[in-house]
Amino acid sequence: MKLTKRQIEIIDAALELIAAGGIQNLTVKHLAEALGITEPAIYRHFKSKSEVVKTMIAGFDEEVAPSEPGQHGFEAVEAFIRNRFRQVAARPALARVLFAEELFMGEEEFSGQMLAMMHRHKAALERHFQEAQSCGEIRPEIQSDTLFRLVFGPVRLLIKQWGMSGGAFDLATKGDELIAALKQILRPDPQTGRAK
Amino acid sequence: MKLTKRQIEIIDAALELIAAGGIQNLTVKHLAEALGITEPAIYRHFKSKSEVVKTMIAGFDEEVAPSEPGQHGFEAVEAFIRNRFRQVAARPALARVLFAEELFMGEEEFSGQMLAMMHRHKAALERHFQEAQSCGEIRPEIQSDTLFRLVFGPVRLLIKQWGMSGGAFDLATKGDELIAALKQILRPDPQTGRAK
Amino acid sequence: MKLTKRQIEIIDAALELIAAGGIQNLTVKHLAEALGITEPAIYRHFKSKSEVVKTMIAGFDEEVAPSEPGQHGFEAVEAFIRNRFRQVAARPALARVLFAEELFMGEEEFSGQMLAMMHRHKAALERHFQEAQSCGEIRPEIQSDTLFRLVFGPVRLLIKQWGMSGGAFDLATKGDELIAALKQILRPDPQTGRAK
Amino acid sequence: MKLTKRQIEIIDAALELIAAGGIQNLTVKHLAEALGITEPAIYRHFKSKSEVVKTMIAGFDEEVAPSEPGQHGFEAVEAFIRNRFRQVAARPALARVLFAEELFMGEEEFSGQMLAMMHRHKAALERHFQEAQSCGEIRPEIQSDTLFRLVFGPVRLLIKQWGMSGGAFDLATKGDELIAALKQILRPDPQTGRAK
DNA sequence: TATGAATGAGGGTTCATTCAT
DNA sequence: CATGAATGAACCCTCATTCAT
Repeated sequence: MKLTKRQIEIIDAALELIAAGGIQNLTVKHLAEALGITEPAIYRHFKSKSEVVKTMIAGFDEEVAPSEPGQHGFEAVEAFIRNRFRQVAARPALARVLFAEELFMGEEEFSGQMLAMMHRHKAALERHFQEAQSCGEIRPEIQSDTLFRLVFGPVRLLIKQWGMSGGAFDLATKGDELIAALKQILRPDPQTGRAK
Repeated sequence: MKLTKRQIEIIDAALELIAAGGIQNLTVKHLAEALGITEPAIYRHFKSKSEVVKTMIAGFDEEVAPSEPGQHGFEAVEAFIRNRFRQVAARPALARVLFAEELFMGEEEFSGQMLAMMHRHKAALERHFQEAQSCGEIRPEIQSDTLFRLVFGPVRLLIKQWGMSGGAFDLATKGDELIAALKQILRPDPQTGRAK
Repeated sequence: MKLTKRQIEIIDAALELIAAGGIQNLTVKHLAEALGITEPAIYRHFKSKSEVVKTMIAGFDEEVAPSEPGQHGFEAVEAFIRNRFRQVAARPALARVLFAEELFMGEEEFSGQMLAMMHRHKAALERHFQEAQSCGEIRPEIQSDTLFRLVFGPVRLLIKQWGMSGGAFDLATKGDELIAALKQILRPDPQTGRAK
Repeated sequence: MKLTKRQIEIIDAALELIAAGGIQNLTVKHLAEALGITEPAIYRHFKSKSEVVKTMIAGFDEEVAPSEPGQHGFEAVEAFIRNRFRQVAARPALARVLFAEELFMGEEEFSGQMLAMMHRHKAALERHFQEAQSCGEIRPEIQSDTLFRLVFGPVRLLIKQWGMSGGAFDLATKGDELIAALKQILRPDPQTGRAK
């Protein structure tokens, strides 16, 4: 989906508006004001406000390939997580929207899109979790879905906290800390992993 | 804060409406329709729509004492988590609202209330985490805030998934599973692990 | 028209409310609040809000006999004016309502009542003006209606200014001053009055 | 303050509505109906209903320069008064609103604006009164504020009566009569009057 | 004599969207 | 590609009033 310059400006402004005041704050009027144009002008670039939101949500994915070729196991998971950190660090407003599925509960279409995104990532990553469990990087006794929650629950929460605090702490540092902790606690117990 | 029967009915309906369609869906009209009364009637019971939301948010706390007396360490944390599971299981709509701070971003007052709640719990629980670390229940090398994320990130995500899936799986089962996993992975490495 | 104690309280409160914020401010709710009772309670004492206003307007007259027996000419006019000064000084809120026919423009009934009051006074007083002109107290060449305006225009304006200023000056003093000035300027010119 | 054609239409309609039924009658709905458009359309031209009223009040001043250059003493006062007569004769609705400060008592902002207007005129005119007193046109013994009331009390009352009567008499004629009477009664007593 | 709960009508205002220019 | 003017629907809220208690 190729977007015009103006379209990109619009969805950028839309993200910023939502980040600042929730979807309630995303109105065509605010959008137009943010861009310094009039409201009808928006409709030159998007058929409707819904289209703006849908395009915006679709863009959330674009920069994070859920699995880059050549990476496997926890390394691939870690790459994905770091990608997310980089993505939101580069665009702080994202931190307040990216994992806020609730924001889009109003319209079936949006929430479906968000859910689909989450499921897609989950599926892609669970493959890597299995690899990691097979090759002894991660404790094998943890169930797939629980494992996903154990890893991405904290990642989501960290990003959310960073967003809500207005970037009050250094995301990279705390992100490294989190990844290190995850790596450590998920590693199989030494003796049980071998002696057994 | 003592609430009348009608007031309780109203905030119950409000929660249900938000759970069903986001705050966009919480309108005085819908509220009135849900109760089978007219819009102005709402104002006999709450000064404004804002007051309804604020009262509702305040109620999120009421049923979960963040630290029951006599409990310490991980036991206390576990109790709190199980309380949350019970709370949302008893009122599924809560699962879609309880951790959705973004829903209330629109109004400073609400988001402040939500944030304050989160901070209050965090503070109360970090004490128990420290106890747990001191007495060898939890690996001592993990930093306080990271530890909080490692535990409550997954809890939040589980509840959110349960809510968004419309209760498609058994929360109690998956909750037990999660708590067991947490307990295990956070436990310090046995001595032999260190001796290598 | 005999009024109960409660009824008097109500029309007193009504006057005060109008004086404070115009008729827009006279609502059944405010009325009830001012009296420390609930809204429906008002309806025990008056059939409707209109009835309250009508009764209030009717009361404007009560204390000022437009012509006391035994008084004639300018003396009678002066007595009437002084009565008005006394009346509003005793009840400052009156000053902001008494001559504000416009306040009641909304309902034919009210404005009619106000107009009737004004006409009644005008008729009664014009008799005294004629007496005063006949007996040489007032220049005879001024037309009846103009004379009325020359005298009561300033009186109204003084009372209005006093009311709007929140009683910032002494009404009695300025009232005396005005009456003295009126008496003087309306007196026939000495030489023309005699020499001719 | 430059107004668009539509804005002028709106404040014209607003004046007419108030004149017909008090501020109670000035609703956005009535305004829209008067212009044959829908309510939201009003908001393209004024930010709020308040803005309409404020603009309208501001316009009361525009056509009456409280002191035209080159005029002095009573001549200047007379010019101002005749200007007022002309103004309301050209726009009868004005007669019911112009001096009805009470109409706007509801909102501090409006009543402040009206009061400021009155004070401005008063200040400008008192200078001319002093000139008139200095050069022997007006009795010098009358105090400044009383003099203002003696002149503008009748002027206001005349205009109000004309407005309330629906233009039942000829304002110009009665206005001339009033001005003539004022000129005469305010003229100092001839010398012979003092020699007595 | 008063209240608590409710109502129909209407208040001002904002929404996404359209259309002629 | 953009605007000015407008609209129908919906927003939150207040009004005077009623009625069962």
